[in-house]
Amino acid sequence: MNLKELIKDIIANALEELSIAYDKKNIVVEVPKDRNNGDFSSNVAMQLTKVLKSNPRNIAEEIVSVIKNNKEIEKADVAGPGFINIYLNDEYVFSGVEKVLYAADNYGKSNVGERKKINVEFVSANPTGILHLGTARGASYGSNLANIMSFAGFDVTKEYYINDAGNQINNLGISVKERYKGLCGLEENMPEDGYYGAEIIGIARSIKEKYSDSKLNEELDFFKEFAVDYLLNIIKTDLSNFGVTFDVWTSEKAIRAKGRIEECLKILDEKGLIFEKDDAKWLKTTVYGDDKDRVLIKSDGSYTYLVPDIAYHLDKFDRGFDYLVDVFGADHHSYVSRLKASIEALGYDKDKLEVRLLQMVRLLRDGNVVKMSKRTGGNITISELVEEVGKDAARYFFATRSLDGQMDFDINLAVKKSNDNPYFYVGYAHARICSILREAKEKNINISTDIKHINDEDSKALLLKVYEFNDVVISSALKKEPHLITNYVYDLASLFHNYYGKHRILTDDEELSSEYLGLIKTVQITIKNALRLIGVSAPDQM
RNA sequence: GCUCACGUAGCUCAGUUGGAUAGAGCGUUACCCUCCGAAGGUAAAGGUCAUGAGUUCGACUCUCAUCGUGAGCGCCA
Repeated sequence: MNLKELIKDIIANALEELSIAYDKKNIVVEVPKDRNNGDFSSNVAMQLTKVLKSNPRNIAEEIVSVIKNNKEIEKADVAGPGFINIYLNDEYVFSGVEKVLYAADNYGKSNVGERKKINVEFVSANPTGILHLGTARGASYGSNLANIMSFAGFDVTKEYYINDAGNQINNLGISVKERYKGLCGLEENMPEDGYYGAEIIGIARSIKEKYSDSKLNEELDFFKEFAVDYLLNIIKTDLSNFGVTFDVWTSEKAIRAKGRIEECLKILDEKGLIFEKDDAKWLKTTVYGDDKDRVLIKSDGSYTYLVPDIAYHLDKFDRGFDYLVDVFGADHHSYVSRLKASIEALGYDKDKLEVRLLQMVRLLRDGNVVKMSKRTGGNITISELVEEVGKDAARYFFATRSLDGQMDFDINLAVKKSNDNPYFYVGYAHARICSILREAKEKNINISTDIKHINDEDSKALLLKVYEFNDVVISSALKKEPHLITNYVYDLASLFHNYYGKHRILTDDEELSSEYLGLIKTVQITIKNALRLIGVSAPDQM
């Protein structure tokens, strides 16, 4: 039931019949804000004025005279400067109820993705601490995007890149070791650039509990591995409680062990893109559009962060993905140009990598910005957030906003149970429908799939909104903007609350009641499916 | 100074690849339960879409400049 596509097809066929050459992709069909302007409208006639050098209204008239012949179309007319307003046949609109009910959990699915292989890499926080609020936004976005793209027919792999090698892990190991020494009664020598979070002491304590003081002479590697395992466990648990899971966890250590780094450096060197300066080795990323060249190998002989990361992206490309998506925090934006330049330098297509940047999140409590977590002394953690506002409300809130604006997370609002909390507003619509369905079951009224008696404008408008879901999923997937789903489901809930206030579902007329039940069941299915895509469960009762 | 993002109602935000009279919620005001869940609905008020130019049949949307906010500008990651 993708009506927008149907209308596009009808118009495209009409243009063909009129011998007007125009690519179907360029035909724009929209749902007018004002329903007096039709169920759908198109501006093709205005677009065609330049090509045909004719008055838009005349072109529109011609198109209208042809599309009127379609059985799905009740009426079509020309309005304003040359809009074509299209009204669908009632019978056709109501016949869709059966299809929605039949599709149920699969309603909204499509195959526009053509099973293309997509890799979405997100979160990828270093295992040097606990996940905080900013990563929650990225986790929500990546997970929603993967859900939506899968639903739209892409073959999506969700991936987490673990930076478990390199400098910061050394510091982590040293920090843990020093804390452990402290716990064993020795003198602590915490490094200046060490990790001072409360969880580091927790790790040291855990080692002490398990091994007493027998590990005091262990190599640093022991502490590194223990700490990374320990923190990754917490990270996985926190993400899982937030409703986020991954298909693949790739370790930087493994990438290094595979020899991929040497492979990359060799290719770049052979291309003459590496040069030496100040005892360091540099990559000429400026050749590929970066604003300055970047160091690959530091004067102490170790790699910069960029090197394993290039190797990692090369590895992803070699695994056969058609398209890579990286989700980064806005504080990494300058990193994008050097990453893309490096990929191009290696001879890969940089346009197959899309980096989505998410702007910063602030937490508001009682109208004030909360900077510190009371528990850890650091940033607010994802688990504290889930504990306080619940997984569903938290996920809903992150999914409301588009990625490219800074965001304030209002904790008072998220826990509020009234209609200024959009999560409860939408959930309430779903619970209300479930309640009516329960009531109907008690009264032994069936759900009808065959609508014969309902033909009022409100019901038609509600149903058209339900059908819009198909198109929203597709555009949300293609634009990679999950918040379109959230906006849509809110609108749908609003339309339903309005409908509920005006129309009684269960009446003495059993036949009519069961048809109304069929109608609102489509709304329930749609709300549930939409919420599932953004990681939120739909409550049967509240 | 340079790079990127953002600036829409008192507040928080939408705005469908440039379209018809710029939309919601909160807050304010006035209404609606004998009745399927009032955690809801109806209505009113609220706007120089930051500012100024440009592109065209048409700009909140595209381009440029200016102002403002945030992030970044490392041989950190």
